Amino acid sequence: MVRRTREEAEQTRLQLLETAQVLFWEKGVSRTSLADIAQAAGVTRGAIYWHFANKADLFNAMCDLVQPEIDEMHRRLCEEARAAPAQTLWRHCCEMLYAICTIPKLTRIVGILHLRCEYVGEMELAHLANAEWLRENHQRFQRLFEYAADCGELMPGIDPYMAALSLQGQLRGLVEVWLLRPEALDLARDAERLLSPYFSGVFRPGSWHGTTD
Amino acid sequence: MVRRTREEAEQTRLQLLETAQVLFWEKGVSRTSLADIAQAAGVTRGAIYWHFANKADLFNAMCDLVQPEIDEMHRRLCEEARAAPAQTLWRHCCEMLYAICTIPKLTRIVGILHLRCEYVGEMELAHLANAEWLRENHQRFQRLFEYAADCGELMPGIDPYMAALSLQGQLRGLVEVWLLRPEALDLARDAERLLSPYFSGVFRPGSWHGTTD
DNA sequence: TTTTACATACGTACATGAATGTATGTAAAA
DNA sequence: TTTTACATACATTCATGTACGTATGTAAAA
Repeated sequence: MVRRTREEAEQTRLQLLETAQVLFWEKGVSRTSLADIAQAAGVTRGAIYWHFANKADLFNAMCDLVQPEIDEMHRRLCEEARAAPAQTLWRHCCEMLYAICTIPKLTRIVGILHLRCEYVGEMELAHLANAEWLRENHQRFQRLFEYAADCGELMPGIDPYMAALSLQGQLRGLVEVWLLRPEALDLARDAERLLSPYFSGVFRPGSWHGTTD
Repeated sequence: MVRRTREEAEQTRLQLLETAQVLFWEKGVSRTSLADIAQAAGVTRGAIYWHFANKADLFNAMCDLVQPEIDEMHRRLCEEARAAPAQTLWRHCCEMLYAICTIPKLTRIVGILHLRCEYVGEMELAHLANAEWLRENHQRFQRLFEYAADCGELMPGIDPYMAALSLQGQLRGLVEVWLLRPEALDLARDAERLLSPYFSGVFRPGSWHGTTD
């Protein structure tokens, strides 16, 4: 069954990305063949090679699917941080963890990036993109910490550069622990309790948490 | 050149594990063929199939290489924790990060487990082993936190179970950020500064840090 | 002490299958 | 009529597993 119109072709493309996402997560990237994806999507490999140059290209396009959502979250973060940086960052991190474990598309792609692909060879591009994304994210966090320091919300002796790296580590690590042992923690419900040690170590009491303490 | 004696055969086995370690890190697990490993080790695939059942078996044997060192560190941790749990845990975490980024064998294997393998299919066994190791590690951490609470070293409102998960996340995450962006941080030198936010959020001032504050 | 009977520790060769890329065919859309 | 959006078919390249060969070690029998 050949899709004819441009809209139908776009449908096919999205269907391929969707299918690849599921199969990559279930079987791993290198163990999922283009034939697997084509069959599961109800087309042949010809369709894949029409829309994408090769497997790596398909993989990268799949990763780009979540870029808009992530960017939107960061845009909101930077915008709202003016008022109360610590509290905004706190809410942002909680929402981030919540989103990752409740939006299936996000869960799968984050899961693939953490546990289902090897950052090497033809995936080098994805690796560089990931590192670059980490770098930008770190810069945003660092600026937020600097701004929080100006507001007097930061604990004494905290270095914004290092604190931003720690926060990245805390977030990535929690996601990974959850992916490896989902039975051990409910990331959606426990996000606050899992993040609070770090936050109470970095921000002054009362500056980041909603409740009075 | 055929190794004849038992000692020479053991040499071959170790050489294969060593070579696999390097190639898995450089090229990724699934993109490294047994022929690659054999050639780099100066033998043929016949030698590999003599010593190991298949690639997954070789992979697991390679992971087991670092098990003794890790176990020894944990044994020391539990032993020394009697005196001062918070301070012992602090030193242990710092040493852990230091070891991971300074002992090449450890760096490679941890790097492989984080960025160079897909936990799926025939690697399922490695995945389960990893999850099980995480579980045991979490139990040890949790008990340490409970003991610290008895000693009055824990901050009020900290739940040992959740705090142990957070710490696992913090450690794993820092290692991963370092692996992804080694140029951004010197894990060996900055371990203390990267871990201190978490520790000062969990333990009472003065209970974990060597210096008086 | 020599010989015998195996076991070790690989090397070699082949059979098989899986995955990729590409060239070509084709029907409908524009 | 040309281009689009695929399907089909083919060539080729690995990677794996296994069967088999073979030289050496080794322990016991003779």
